[in-house]
Amino acid sequence: MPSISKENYLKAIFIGNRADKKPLTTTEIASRLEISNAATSEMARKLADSGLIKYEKYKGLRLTKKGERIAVNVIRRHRLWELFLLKVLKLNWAEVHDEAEKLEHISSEKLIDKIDEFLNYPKFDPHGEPIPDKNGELPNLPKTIKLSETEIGKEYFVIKVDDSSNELMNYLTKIGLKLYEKIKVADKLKFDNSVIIMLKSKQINLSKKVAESIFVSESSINLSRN
Amino acid sequence: MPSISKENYLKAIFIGNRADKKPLTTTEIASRLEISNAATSEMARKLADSGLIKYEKYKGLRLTKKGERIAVNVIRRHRLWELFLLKVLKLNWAEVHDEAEKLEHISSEKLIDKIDEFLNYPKFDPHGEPIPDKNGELPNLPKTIKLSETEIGKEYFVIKVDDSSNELMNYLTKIGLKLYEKIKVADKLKFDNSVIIMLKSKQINLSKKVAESIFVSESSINLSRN
DNA sequence: TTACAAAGTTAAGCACACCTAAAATAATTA
DNA sequence: TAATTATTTTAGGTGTGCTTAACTTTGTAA
Ligand SMILES: [Mn+2]
Ligand SMILES: [Mn+2]
Ligand SMILES: [Mn+2]
Ligand SMILES: [Mn+2]
Repeated sequence: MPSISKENYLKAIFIGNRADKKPLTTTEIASRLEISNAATSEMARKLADSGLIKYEKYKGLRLTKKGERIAVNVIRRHRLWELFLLKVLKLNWAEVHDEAEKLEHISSEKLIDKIDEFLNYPKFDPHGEPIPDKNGELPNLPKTIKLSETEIGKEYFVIKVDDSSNELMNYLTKIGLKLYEKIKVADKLKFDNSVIIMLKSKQINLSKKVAESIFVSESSINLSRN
Repeated sequence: MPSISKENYLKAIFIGNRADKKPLTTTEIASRLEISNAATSEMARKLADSGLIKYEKYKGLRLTKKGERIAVNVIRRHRLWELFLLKVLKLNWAEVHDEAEKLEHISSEKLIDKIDEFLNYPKFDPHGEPIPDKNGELPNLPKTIKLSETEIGKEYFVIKVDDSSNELMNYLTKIGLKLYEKIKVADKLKFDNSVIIMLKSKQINLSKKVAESIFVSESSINLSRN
């Protein structure tokens, strides 16, 4: 069992994984974890020694199968906790991430499976991110586009939101925007690239930055595993 | 906020607190936490420096008001988690303690309050130990005696069990003995000091050691706060 | 009351995970 | 290609919490 710190590195590497499949740089990991480059280089060596990543000096790093299994498991624990905290214990949208960030490292497999069962094997976390199942399989991702790239006049379902800012989560909560809600794009302003949506007959103007953090789809999705 | 390690010391000091009110020795703490005497001496100095305990070399230590507040809070978190894991997530009697041992250190006040609310402000944990409320107040303890000290022929309610051994918890689960169950003392053998009880018309022989780990009362108790 | 044993503390050192500053390597620009 | 700049690694160091071994204090028994 890797330490809390090592689990965080593995998770960061998995999530930082790029579309182009190129290895990640130690610098990218360092900035994601908000620690020094030096610490990351050192840890890279250790993780490579224990076979959790492949790492060549100056050439970046990538997860091995073994490292990926652990990373995916940490992510499973994180996302299940997030959903559990929101749905069962009624913490709010902005609070669940930070709490899950700690819980993900200290929950036994058994406890996590119980939570999974309690929630009836959910496919997505409170931000719309996929939850790996017990075998590490991720559900199929719904095809989404950014709210900033939608067409005026059309209706969409909110499928995912960027979870990296508590402030954004609080704002979305305040205006009453939730996952799986239906919205209509009323207008888009060329002036500042903001998007005006209709949410339950309320009209809301969302800035470019906010609109780029909300992912929508024209069709709704199936939430539970078959 | 003290570190996980410091929280464990404070909790151990609180729980180890003796009836005679004499200060605890560093050796007692060390053995309870299964670490060396040396580590405990060193930590005693640090805890004293931050005003969490009073400590005089060679004279033992005791909690200050400030240290006690933290200790009681850790215990609150531990016991609420234990009950939550058992009642809501259906972990079993023998599993909850070890899991709570980790969760107690990383849960926010808010999360713990939500759990407290979810459980409807319970007074006792799954082993019959009192749960401190948000203000650190402990509920009144029911008066109990050891099962080994009961009278033959009388009926009792199981009020508390010693939670220090997973094996014992598993054994009690297997024979179907639960908290708040009514039992009748059928016989006590002088030969080995074992106690024979009737539990739901089943007759069970409990060794001296087991009988000394079970605490009973002649009257049942009120479980929820007022 | 002294000698010895037991209990408790200090000393020295280790693993972990981080830091800053210096050095090495790679990438870019002239 | 050489010089310059940017990226990445190594060197040296820190704080926490632990260890074993040596030493000090306290309690007990001769
Ligand atoms: Mn999250
Ligand atoms: Mn999430
Ligand atoms: Mn316990
Ligand atoms: Mn308990």
